[in-house]
Amino acid sequence: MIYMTKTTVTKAAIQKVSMKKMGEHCERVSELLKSLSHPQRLMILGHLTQGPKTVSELQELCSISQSQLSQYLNRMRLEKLVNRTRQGKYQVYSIENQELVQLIAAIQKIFCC
Amino acid sequence: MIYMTKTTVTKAAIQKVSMKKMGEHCERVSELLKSLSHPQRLMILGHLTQGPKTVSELQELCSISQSQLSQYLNRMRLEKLVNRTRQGKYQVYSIENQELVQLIAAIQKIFCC
DNA sequence: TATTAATATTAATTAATAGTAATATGATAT
DNA sequence: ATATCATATTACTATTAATTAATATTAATA
Repeated sequence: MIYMTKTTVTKAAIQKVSMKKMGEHCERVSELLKSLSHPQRLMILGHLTQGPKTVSELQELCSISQSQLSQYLNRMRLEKLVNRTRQGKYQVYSIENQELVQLIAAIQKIFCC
Repeated sequence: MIYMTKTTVTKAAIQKVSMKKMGEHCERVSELLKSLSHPQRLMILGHLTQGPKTVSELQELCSISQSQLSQYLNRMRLEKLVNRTRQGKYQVYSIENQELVQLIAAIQKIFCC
């Protein structure tokens, strides 16, 4: 803002530090957020924070078409948001990324109360 | 997952509740996240959490073209993420939405340490 | 080994977003 | 009243994302 008092100067100093870090990270973070910025992908990840799920379990939970689900999962796998292991004829997806788990927990806390 | 033990059954019950709420909100939340899923918009909002800013201040802080900045701000204003008040020849933008402030704080905490 | 269930891939269409440049508006100062 | 600064709007192009349908793959089973 335009008018600066002593307190805002102090605040500005604090802010500068945290926003510098923000600047460093916002490319990567915004990339990650892009994956969460879709209702069904957010839903998928939400369910995965509760534990590993097979594709067909997710399909039931999220009521989403097989093709789309597979495409979303593949996308998020390439982005390292989820990982996949085969278990017989099932593919089991889970969340590996701890930051992501924290983020989704924070989102639930803020928006789902 | 496929194999259910007593503990996972209990977990599933807990999870069902929070995921139900997630389901209710994920449309709205993902919509909001869409605005954050862009490096410069994230940056803009980050700066605005530190206090109100004029357009030209944001322009300096985010090194972004006037036109694009104005377009982003307008978009986020329509989405009620920021609000605008005129102060003489300046337009001052700020964050009204408390959820958004919390979310950005959480993001900083998780990703910018 | 042929069939089926589970999942992945491809292709094609449509919709949304990003980015840029040019022009317009609105307030202030001359 | 006009020139200038701050901001907004419009129009356009390029890029990316979402959606759907059809087909392919892989593992299990009859």
